[in-house]
Amino acid sequence: MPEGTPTIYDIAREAGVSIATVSRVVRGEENVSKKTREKVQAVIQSRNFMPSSLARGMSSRRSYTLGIVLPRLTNPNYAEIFTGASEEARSRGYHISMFPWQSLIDPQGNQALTLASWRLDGVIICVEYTPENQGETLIRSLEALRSYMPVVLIGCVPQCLQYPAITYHMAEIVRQSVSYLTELGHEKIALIGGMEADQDESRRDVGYLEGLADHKLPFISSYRVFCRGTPEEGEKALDAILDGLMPAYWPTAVLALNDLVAMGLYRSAKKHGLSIPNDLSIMGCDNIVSAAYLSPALTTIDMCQQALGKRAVDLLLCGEDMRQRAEWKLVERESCGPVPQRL
Amino acid sequence: MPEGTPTIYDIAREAGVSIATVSRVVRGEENVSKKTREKVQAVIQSRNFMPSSLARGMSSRRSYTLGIVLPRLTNPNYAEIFTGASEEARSRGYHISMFPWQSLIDPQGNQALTLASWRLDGVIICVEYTPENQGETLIRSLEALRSYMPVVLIGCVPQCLQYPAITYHMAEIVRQSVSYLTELGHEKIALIGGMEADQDESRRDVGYLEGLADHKLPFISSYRVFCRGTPEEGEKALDAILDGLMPAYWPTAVLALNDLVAMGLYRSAKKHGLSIPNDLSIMGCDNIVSAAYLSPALTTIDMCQQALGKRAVDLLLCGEDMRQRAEWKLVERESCGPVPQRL
DNA sequence: AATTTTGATGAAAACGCTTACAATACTGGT
DNA sequence: ACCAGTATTGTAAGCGTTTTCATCAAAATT
Repeated sequence: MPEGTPTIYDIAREAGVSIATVSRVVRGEENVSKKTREKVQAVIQSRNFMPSSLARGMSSRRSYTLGIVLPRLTNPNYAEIFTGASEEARSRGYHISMFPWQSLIDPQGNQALTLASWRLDGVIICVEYTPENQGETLIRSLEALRSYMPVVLIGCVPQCLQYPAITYHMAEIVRQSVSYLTELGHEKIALIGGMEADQDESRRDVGYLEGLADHKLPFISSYRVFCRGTPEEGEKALDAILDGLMPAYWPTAVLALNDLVAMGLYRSAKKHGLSIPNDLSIMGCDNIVSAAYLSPALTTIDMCQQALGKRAVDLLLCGEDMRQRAEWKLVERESCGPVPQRL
Repeated sequence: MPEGTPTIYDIAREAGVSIATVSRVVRGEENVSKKTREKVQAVIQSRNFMPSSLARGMSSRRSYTLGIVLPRLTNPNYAEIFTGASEEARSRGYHISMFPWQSLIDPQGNQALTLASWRLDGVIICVEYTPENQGETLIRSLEALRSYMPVVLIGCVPQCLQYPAITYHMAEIVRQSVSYLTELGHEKIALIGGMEADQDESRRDVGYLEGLADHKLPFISSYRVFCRGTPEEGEKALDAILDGLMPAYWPTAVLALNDLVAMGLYRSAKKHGLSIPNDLSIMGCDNIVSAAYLSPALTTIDMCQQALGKRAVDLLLCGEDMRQRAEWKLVERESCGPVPQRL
């Protein structure tokens, strides 16, 4: 079927001009006479001609296309980043296309630079540390990729890499979250964190410890656990904390890795007969759409993902080698309340 | 920066062979002596050589890349489709990349076939009818696109187009949903539907009417409304129904367009003092991850989106011109219950 | 009217691969 | 040692654009 695709030659012949002229018309160059332009445009319309980006990219070495790679789409908040990036790109005349994580690193842990082969004008990579993709492989892939196109990183940026990036200041976020909870009277605060790179500022556990210290609260190791960012894992994680402790020692507030995990916590809490926020306060992170519709509505950190996507495109296109911080704000809803008065 | 990107010539020179040989090694052809192969591979490794997909695509007219275009990513269920498609593609040696809806139709309603310019090996298009993209423009875009690459449609397929497709049998789904609710004793069932193409089988309202008829229930026009697929719109839609009717005439069950809308219904119900499912039963559609974590957990239709994504790739690659039906199943949770006994 | 300037067009060489097809280097059988 | 047959390698012609440079006609200047 893709046989009849017309080329610039077909158009040129049919319009009785040279291919150079067709090329000029297609790219909207000025120096073509009105008459010729109209003639050519007519033929283009009638043949539904669409110049090949491949050929264009080859000869001009620009594709006006960016790439974005996201770890998983099962977390709706990556979708937000994509949406933001996509809008910004479009408004600047660029096209953006999303590549799965495997185009960077395949499931066997090899670098699989499908991405590099496309010779894009740049790529945004949203890095999430998981046990599988830490360290070596990731770093090698990124370095190799970078020799092919400009790269902007979002999220957790490995210490040793000096890339333009927009980073999450997770330590600070968690620290302030702890503050927020202590103001509500909580002293037994648990943290369900993730794997968070080697960079202090992107580590929740670092901020957690700081937060506790700020308020002279002891660090209780069974209050800090790590898990993956899914509801199931969240549920298990809280189960583990609660089942391992006498009720008297149960935390009164939990900081979750993200909203998905928070949803899992809701279920675990229910199972253990805890009402939110009366017996247990829960705080999420990301502010995904559903967060507002849980009951009780989830108090969480809005990570402004759309804005983040936009800024990433911006950074990529301006070409400066900067590291910026992502914005965020706490959104208070109903899942955090005053510490329960146990009698 | 993207200056130093090595070409096949660089590799050839450095390895002391011809470019044809390098090409053979890169593509893993058999007929290269072991010695040569190793020599070339070493150079490829050391230079981090990644052949240009552009050049490759041009000369071979295959890219081993598929496209997928989804209307919006704000509905997590599209993410599921992508995930499924992505996995299936990979297992068949293809790469898949996602394009935003604007690469098909731009916001001004013009066809913007960025997609066509990439000369992909095929593309999956997930069609959602909205007031903006109905009819003409969409159809013209699809037709034009199809002359460039094979197309498989998912979702609501315009009547007049004979494309290979996997369609939702919405009419049947809604009809059976009505049955399910009548078995619980409901007689006042509302439908919050969407814009659903011109095809009977993809129209919820058609199935709704059939369902009512099956059970000899009257059609009450204020019970049927249309809305867009967001929580906000859902909330408004139910508000409108409830506010427009005396409580005695309020529906006892509502069928929602999708789970996002259902979440909006929860909020509206709460606002009107209705408890779910005691006063009002709610049924969603899609079975997004969050659905299971609402309280009460949402009874919904699992649209098996991952499987759908896989099947779409399958259909695209097998090249047959078939129309299939998407699978689905009702998942019972807590949001639907027996009809309230009003005294 | 002759000359210069300007504007519109065309010819041809890249761009980095694949892929016939041709050429060469081996192999084993005599 | 010779030849056919086979395995390996190289040559060169595309693929569909952009872009530089040259050409040519028309308009502007003298």
